[in-house]
Amino acid sequence: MLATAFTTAGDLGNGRSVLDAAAPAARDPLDDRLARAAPRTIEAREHIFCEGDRATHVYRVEVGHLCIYRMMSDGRRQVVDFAYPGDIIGLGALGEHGESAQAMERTVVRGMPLATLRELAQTDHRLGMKLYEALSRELMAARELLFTVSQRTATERVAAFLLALSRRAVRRGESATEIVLPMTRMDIADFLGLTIETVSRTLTRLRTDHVIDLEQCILVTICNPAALAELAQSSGQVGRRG
Amino acid sequence: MLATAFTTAGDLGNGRSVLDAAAPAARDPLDDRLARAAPRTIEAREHIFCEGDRATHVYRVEVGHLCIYRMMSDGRRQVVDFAYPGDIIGLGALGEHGESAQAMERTVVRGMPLATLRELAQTDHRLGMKLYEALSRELMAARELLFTVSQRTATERVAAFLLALSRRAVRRGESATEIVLPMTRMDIADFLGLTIETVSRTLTRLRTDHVIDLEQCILVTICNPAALAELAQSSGQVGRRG
DNA sequence: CGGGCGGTTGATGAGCATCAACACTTGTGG
DNA sequence: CCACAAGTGTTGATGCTCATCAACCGCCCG
Repeated sequence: MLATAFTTAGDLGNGRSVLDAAAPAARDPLDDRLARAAPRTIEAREHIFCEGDRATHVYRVEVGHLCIYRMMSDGRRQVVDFAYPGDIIGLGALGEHGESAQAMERTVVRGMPLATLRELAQTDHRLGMKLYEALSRELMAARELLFTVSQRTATERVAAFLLALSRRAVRRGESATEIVLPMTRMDIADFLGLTIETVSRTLTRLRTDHVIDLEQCILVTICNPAALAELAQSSGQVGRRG
Repeated sequence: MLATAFTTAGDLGNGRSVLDAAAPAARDPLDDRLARAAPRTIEAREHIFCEGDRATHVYRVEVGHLCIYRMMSDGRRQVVDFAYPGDIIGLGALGEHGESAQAMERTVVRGMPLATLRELAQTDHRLGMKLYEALSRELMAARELLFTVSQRTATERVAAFLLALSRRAVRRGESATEIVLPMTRMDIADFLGLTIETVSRTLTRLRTDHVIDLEQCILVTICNPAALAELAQSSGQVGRRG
């Protein structure tokens, strides 16, 4: 098993963070239902649901990007995932949502009531299994992120993040080296457990080292994928734990 | 929703990390089956399963304690959970296990084949739902731990850890203030994303501040629960993020 | 034009990892 | 039964990483 690591970007290593659009095209009752559901548009910075809200629907992202996060009473924030088109969010909520889902830009989703989902799952065992597997993947992704945040240095985290985004882009049929960041530095920082300054500095250093190229703060070009992968793994440090 | 935090010890805040023994006593087909399964004894430091092993069973802990963890190629380790008697481990594995389960002392478990579990889940919808909920709680717990490791200081982490252990003890009908640590400093460190020295020093400071008492490195007495809870929350630091 | 937001860069220092030495416990073999 | 070795925990000295505080730039939008 590879140790790479993120839910958002290719879910670091293995499992996907959420049911992914790139899944096999077998007729899926969930997809069928969602395709018939009315689309709902969310403006930038608006929330689909918030931590503590009663969970009523699951949603599939059609257009745009979402940021899934938790807040602490004193304002500290932990981003747990970024949702891309095709991703399904709101799974795993028991009664109420454990995190908030905010649109990073104008975003379109389709929703399905939980009651309908439960009904479908009871008549179709394969769907029940799919939901279970989706949740398992989210759990794997969460632990992968835990690992990254807990054990890796700032450089390792940022490198792993970019690689994860790259992998995710490939799965979506996009370029592996030209990556558009839909999220702000603040979002990245709160995802990786760093500050915006550290994220910014780390990206700058990667640029001066010719590992990546940066344009308009939003477009990252991976110039040296091998070096980036190397940095993501151990960044040269050894330490007693190695 | 409270922000407290751990899977192991009371799963910081809300969900339990695994199906918990203290669950309502309604006739449970899973419990029934497991009760009839043959017990298996695991010696200290032995593994029930390892990262990458093909997943064949789920297990319920009968006696003893387990440490659930992941390793990185360079030796860095992340403990994701501690399993206590009554806890069920091995859920959520897709094909192969994503983490290793090691006995911290002589431990007894009962296992059930995944095939049997799947069968039961298909005939009994309530069991399928239970498994789904158990996984949801594990996901919540994983994110809670992520939050703790990512955003909190060393003191906050250790304090939250002790509180979680205390909560877990209460659920098990044991003392809330006299806590026996079944794990080593190394396990705690790898759980909280710290070093053993930092864990040791933090515990020592808590003792000199008369928040806890320490005997034989293994028995923690919480002298001042309120102070401990205070420390777990924000430890007085403000910072720009507050 | 001016204010606000997001991003970058610099200076400084705190928190924690690292390295090192020592105390204590446990188990093993003479 | 004791000595010794290995494992676990504690404490101290030092330095690095990254957070913090601060200033500045560019952009968007009213």
